[in-house]
Formats: sequence, C-alpha cells, structure tokens
Amino acid sequence: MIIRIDELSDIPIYMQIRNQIVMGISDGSLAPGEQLPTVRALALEIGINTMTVSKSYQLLKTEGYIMTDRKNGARVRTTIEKQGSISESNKAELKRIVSEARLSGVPKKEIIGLVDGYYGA
Amino acid sequence: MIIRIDELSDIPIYMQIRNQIVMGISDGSLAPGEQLPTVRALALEIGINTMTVSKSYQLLKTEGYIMTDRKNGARVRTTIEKQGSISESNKAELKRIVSEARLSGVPKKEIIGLVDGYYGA
DNA sequence: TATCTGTATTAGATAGAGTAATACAAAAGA
DNA sequence: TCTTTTGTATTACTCTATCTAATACAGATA
Repeated sequence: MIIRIDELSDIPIYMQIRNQIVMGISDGSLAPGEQLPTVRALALEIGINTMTVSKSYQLLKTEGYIMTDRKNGARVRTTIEKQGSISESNKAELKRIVSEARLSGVPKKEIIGLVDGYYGA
Repeated sequence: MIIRIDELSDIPIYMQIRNQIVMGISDGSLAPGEQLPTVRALALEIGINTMTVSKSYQLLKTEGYIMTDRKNGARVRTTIEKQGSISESNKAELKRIVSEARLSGVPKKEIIGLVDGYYGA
C-alpha cells in the first residue's frame, strides 16, 4: 500500500498516515492480519522522521486498528472492535461538510452517492 | 444565534465560530441578509479576543458567506456563490468518516440517514 | 554476533493560535 | 461638532503542537 503525504495540508503528517491506513483497511487495500511497512522503511520512503511514523502506529494501536510488537512489526488486527456508532466529532464534521456542500448547490443525491461509494458493498 | 465553543476541541476557536455560522446559514438559523453580532459583542459573549472573532469574519467574507463593512457590521450574504461541487479536502474528510463508521459497524443506511437529516428538505 | 523490530528519551526548530493593548477610518446619531 | 460604533490593522508576546535529530534500549531472529 502506498502512503502519500500532502505537504501543503494542515493535517499533521502522522494523522495523514493514520487516516490512509484506516481507509485502506476499510476499502480492503489492507487485509486483516496484513503486515504494515516497518517504521523505518515507511519513514525512509516518505522522507520523514522515524518517530513520526511510530506516532501514527501508536495511535492506530490505541484505536484498535493494528497491533505492534518487536517480533512481527505492525499488523492489521484480524478482529476490530465495533463501537457500532459514529463519534460526536465525526458527526459534527459530517454536518459541516453537508452544510458546505448544500450551500454550494450540491444535490443531496450527489453526497449520498459519495457516501455509498466510499462505504462500498 | 448562539455560538458555543468547545474548549477541549483541537479545532481552533476562529474555525469553530466559522463552522457554526456556516451550518447556521445552511439550516436556516441565519437568514440571508441577517445581521451577525459585532466582533466586540461576540468576543465579549464568548470570552475571547476581538481579533479572534474578526479572523472568523474575515474567513467567512473571503469564502463568500458574509459581507462586512464599517457601516452595517457583518451580515449574511443574500446570494451565495454556488460552486456546485464538493472540495477535494471535504471529499477526503468524508471518505475518512465513512471508513471509520464502516469499520465501527455502522450500517450504510445510518450514515445516509444522518446526511439526509443534516441536508434537510 | 549482527541485525531487525518498535519504542523511549532529550533537545531543538518551526508554525499556528490566541491574547493584549492600541490605533485608525468611516459611518451614524445626538 | 462630538461621541459612539463598526471592522480592521499593527505589534508583541505566550503557549502548544508538530516535526526533526541523535541516541539508546529490549526483545526477537538469522
């Protein structure tokens, strides 16, 4: 899986990495149990510091998306805990996005179409 | 319209103000042409610096949501330019949110239901 | 033994956010 | 004319988050 960093984005690098891995797990680019690149390999590939990647992995570990240990490196968890609900902050973000889209004249159907595509089958 | 600031949020105050005004315009809490509180009044009410509110208004003005002048203060624009499309950053955010919701076991219908509610009639 | 893994530590640089104290131009009202 | 109110500009300062850098460590592997 290829991680791409947007230097101009105001989203922190460690967060961009985290987000892309989460989305990769969701859309199947990263299979359950699949091994992630080592912190050093990914840091070298992207051209950033090792600790920045480590921070991403720690976050993903805390959130229950991956497992890390000194033996196997980092891997996607085979079973991810399902909260069953959307976080309040994500609801607020969703509302903001929908509001902006609506004011921009984007039809409701178009937004729902995007959600449908991102969610998948 | 009441602006509420979450001190614990990692979203900057000026951005929280901006977001709530945008959402207020979208859901009708703020009518076209309606006058917004003055920067000093809002700053006093929230308990923050005047320039922070001014920064929010400048951003909203740049984005075409409101108009400001020394005569009338700040007002919601009567006609907001419609881009007709969703920004790339909002698409990325939407994908992240949908991915997280999906991995949390949230049904697609539930997300669409939220979008439907936020968008309104 | 040498090499790989994630991680901890300490330090420093940089940028963004927010505050504070003033000040200004323009318009409105007394 | 004088005062008030409007948004805004300026300058300086503090605080925090992010990222980098250079090491080092424990544990596992070949």
